[in-house]
Amino acid sequence: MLIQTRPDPSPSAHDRVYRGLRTRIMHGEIEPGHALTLRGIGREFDVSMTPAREAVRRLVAEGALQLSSSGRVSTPDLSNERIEELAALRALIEVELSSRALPRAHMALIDRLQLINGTIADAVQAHDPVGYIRTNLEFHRTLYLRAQAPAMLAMAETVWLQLGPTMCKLYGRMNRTEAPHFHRHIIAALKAGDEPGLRLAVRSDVTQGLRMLTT
Amino acid sequence: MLIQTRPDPSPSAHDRVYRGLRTRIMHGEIEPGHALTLRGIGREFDVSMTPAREAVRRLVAEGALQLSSSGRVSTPDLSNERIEELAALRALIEVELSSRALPRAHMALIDRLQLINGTIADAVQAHDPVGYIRTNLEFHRTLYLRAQAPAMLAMAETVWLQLGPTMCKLYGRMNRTEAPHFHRHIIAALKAGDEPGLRLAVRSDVTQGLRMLTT
DNA sequence: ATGGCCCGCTTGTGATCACAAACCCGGGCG
DNA sequence: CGCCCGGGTTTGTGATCACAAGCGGGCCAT
Repeated sequence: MLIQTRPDPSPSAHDRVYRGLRTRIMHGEIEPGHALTLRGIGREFDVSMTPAREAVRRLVAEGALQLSSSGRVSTPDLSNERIEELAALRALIEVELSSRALPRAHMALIDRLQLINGTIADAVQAHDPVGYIRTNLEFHRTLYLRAQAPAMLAMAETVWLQLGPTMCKLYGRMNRTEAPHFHRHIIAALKAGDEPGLRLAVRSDVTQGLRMLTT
Repeated sequence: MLIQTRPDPSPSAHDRVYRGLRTRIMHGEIEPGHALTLRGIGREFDVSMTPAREAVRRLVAEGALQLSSSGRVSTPDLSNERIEELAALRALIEVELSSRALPRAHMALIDRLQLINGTIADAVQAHDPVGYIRTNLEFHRTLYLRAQAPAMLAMAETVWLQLGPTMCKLYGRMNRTEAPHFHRHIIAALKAGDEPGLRLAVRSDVTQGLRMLTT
C-alpha cells in the first residue's frame, strides 16, 4: 500500500523515531545490552524500516547504540575504562560550560535551578529512577543553556546519551535516599559569583555521580 | 535491476560512502557551503540512494554536514562564535589527551612524531593545503592514540570533522611559509616529561591555528 | 541422554519506486 | 526595467521488495 494514511504534520518520521529512542536512552529507560530490531522499532513508531534504520544509524554515530558484527543493534554495555573516560569528558566540558554560564546567571535562573532541585528530591523520595535521571539532566541543561555555547552543550548531551543505559543499571540496583548535595554547592557558588567554587562543585557533582558506576 | 554486479567484499556500502565523505570533509577538501545531493553521492560511489542517505545522516549527526529546512545537504559555514567554541573544545579535550599520553610516550613515538613533522614541512613547501591538514591531523592522532582513550579521541575527531570545511577555506586563502613551530614545543615537552609544558604547547598549537580562522 | 547438524524463521542490507515539496528559470505584467 | 508567477525538473522521503546471513530450535545418531 503506497497511500499515506496520516496527514504527517511537520516532523519527519525518522525524526520522531530518533527523538523517541534518544530520550528513552538518555533517561536510562533501557538497560545495557538490550537488543533492538529495526522492524520492532518500525512497528512501535508505526513507520517502515527505512526511517527506523536512519534513526538507529544516527544513534550509533552518537554512541548511544552499538552494532554487532552482523549488524544487530543493542544498547552498549560500557567497560569501566570507558565509563571513566566519559566521566572525565563530562568533567572537562561541563566545568567549562558552567564557567561560561556564570557571568550570565541571574536570579531567575538560580530560582529555577532551586525549583528543579526540589523536583529531584521528590523523585528520590518516590524511588523513581527515570524521573531522577531526567530531572537531574534538566538541572544541568538549564544551567548550561546560559553559557550560549550550543556546540559544547551538544557535546555534553552526547556524553549523557552514551551513559544513559549505564545509569539505568546503576539506579536500578541502588536505592538513593538523598538528593545530590553538590547541587546546593553549585547554586551557592552561582549566587556568590565564585568561579573556582563553581568549577569544583560541578566537577564534584559529575565525578561523584559516576564514581559509583564503576563496578 | 536487482542483480548485485560486484562481489561486495566485506565493507558495507554505506560504510564506504561514510568513510569516503568523512575523510574528504576532515581533510578540508570541500569548502564551506558546498551543496551535495543524495543521487550525486550515490552516483559517485556507485551505490543507490539508501546507503548515501545513511552516510549523510551519520555525518549530519556528527556535525560534519548540515541539513537545510527542506532537507538539502551542505557543508556548514561556521559562525565565528561556533569556531571559537570548537577551538575551546579542541583545547580542552586535546590537552587532556596529550597529558594522558605523556607517561606512555616512548622514544619510538617521539621519533615518529618528528618524522611526521618533517612531512608537514614538506607539504608546506609544496603549497599543498590538503596534505598539510591531513599530516597535521596525523601528528595529533599519533600522539593521542597513546593516551588509550578511544572515547576522547573520537570526540576530538568529531571536532576536527566539524572544522574541516572551515580549514579548507582558511588554507585556501593564506599562504603559510613555515611549519607549525608549536609542534617542536610539543616534542620537546614530551622528551623532557614536562607535563605543564606539554599542556601549554598543545593548547597553544590548537588555539593559534584557529585564532586566524576568525574572519 | 547428549551432542551435532540442518532447516526455517528472523533480521539487516540495499535497490527501486511513488510522491510531494522545493528550486530554477523564463515569460508576462506593472 | 524590474518583479512576480507558473511549470518543468531536481531532490528528499518513506514504503516495499528481493536477498543473504545469522540464530535458534528441533531432530537424528551415537
